[in-house]
Amino acid sequence: MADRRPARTAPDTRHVSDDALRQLVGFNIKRAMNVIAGDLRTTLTPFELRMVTYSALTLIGDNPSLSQAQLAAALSVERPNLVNVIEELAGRGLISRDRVPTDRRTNALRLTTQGARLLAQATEAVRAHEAQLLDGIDPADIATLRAVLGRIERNGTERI
Amino acid sequence: MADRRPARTAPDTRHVSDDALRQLVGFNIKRAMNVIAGDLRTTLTPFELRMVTYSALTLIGDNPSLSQAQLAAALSVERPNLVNVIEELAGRGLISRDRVPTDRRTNALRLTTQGARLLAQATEAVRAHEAQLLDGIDPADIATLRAVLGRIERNGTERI
DNA sequence: CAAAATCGTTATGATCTATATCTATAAAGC
DNA sequence: GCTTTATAGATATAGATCATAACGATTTTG
Repeated sequence: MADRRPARTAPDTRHVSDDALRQLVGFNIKRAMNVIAGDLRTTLTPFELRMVTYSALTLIGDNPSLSQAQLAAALSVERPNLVNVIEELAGRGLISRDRVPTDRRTNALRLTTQGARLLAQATEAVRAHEAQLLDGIDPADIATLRAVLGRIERNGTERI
Repeated sequence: MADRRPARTAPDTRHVSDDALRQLVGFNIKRAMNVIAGDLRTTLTPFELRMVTYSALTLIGDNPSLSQAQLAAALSVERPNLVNVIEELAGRGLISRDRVPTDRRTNALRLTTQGARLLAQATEAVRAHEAQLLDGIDPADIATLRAVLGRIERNGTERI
């Protein structure tokens, strides 16, 4: 009945319970998000893209000629923080940034041919990695996941 | 058939499609997480707690006498970054931090009476806010959400 | 034409995150 | 035992993220 210590100078491997935190749905979402973000980071590294730059490319591709203000809003990023992102993408020749004649305050963002190609390659890799993360999960459950997440998002944003 | 511009100097309200990003489950999780994190932030503000400090208190309450290294691992935080958190909580008298006689390298973290009381109050508020975010969602779907998130987490961590 | 608002931008600070390194302690290997 | 190796907590530091104020240029409002 002696206390059987782990011995060794090895790391403290005693089990730590996170049951209380796990009761909160938000905590589970955060943990899953950490995993996904980490995986996404490694997936995008070969393309020299980050989550923001990839998301920006995707939104620009889906909404040609949108402005930085629109993109910032869609990305949930403050406009000043988007400037460097745009600068980086434009500097790499992945997007074009043209002053709009009808409103010379705004920039019209568009994918270049090179940007569209890189986006397509990155998207393929991202989808493949996400498929691995979702491996073994019933598609119906994923549909439920989407629905529930959407509802949480609406509950939190509309109710302000 | 004229182009009906928003006119005004008002913000660009043209609809921006994020359909492509929405196809990725990870993007939906991130958006829901943003909402939850924002709500949690306002919920914890009255208690002068952040997500880390709240999580730390919860884990310490659930695992009395755990070490900082254990806590850091459970929180997915680097040990150096936990030091200030512990310092803050100890400075406010919410936790005690005692050198362990059997291993004088490690600290045993425990909630003080005051810390336990604050944690209980904060937890009540957090649960109430989370219930609002989950309002109108079928409990069975929430169970599915938990299961799917857990699977994603395991798929991402075990497969390394 | 004057006033107000928006766009992109710059500057700046606060916060978060990761890494290298130090000490003191403890265990492992010979 | 004594040396080597490893861990715990802490310090310092750099990088990345994120939020806010303010400016010039431009456009719309009144």
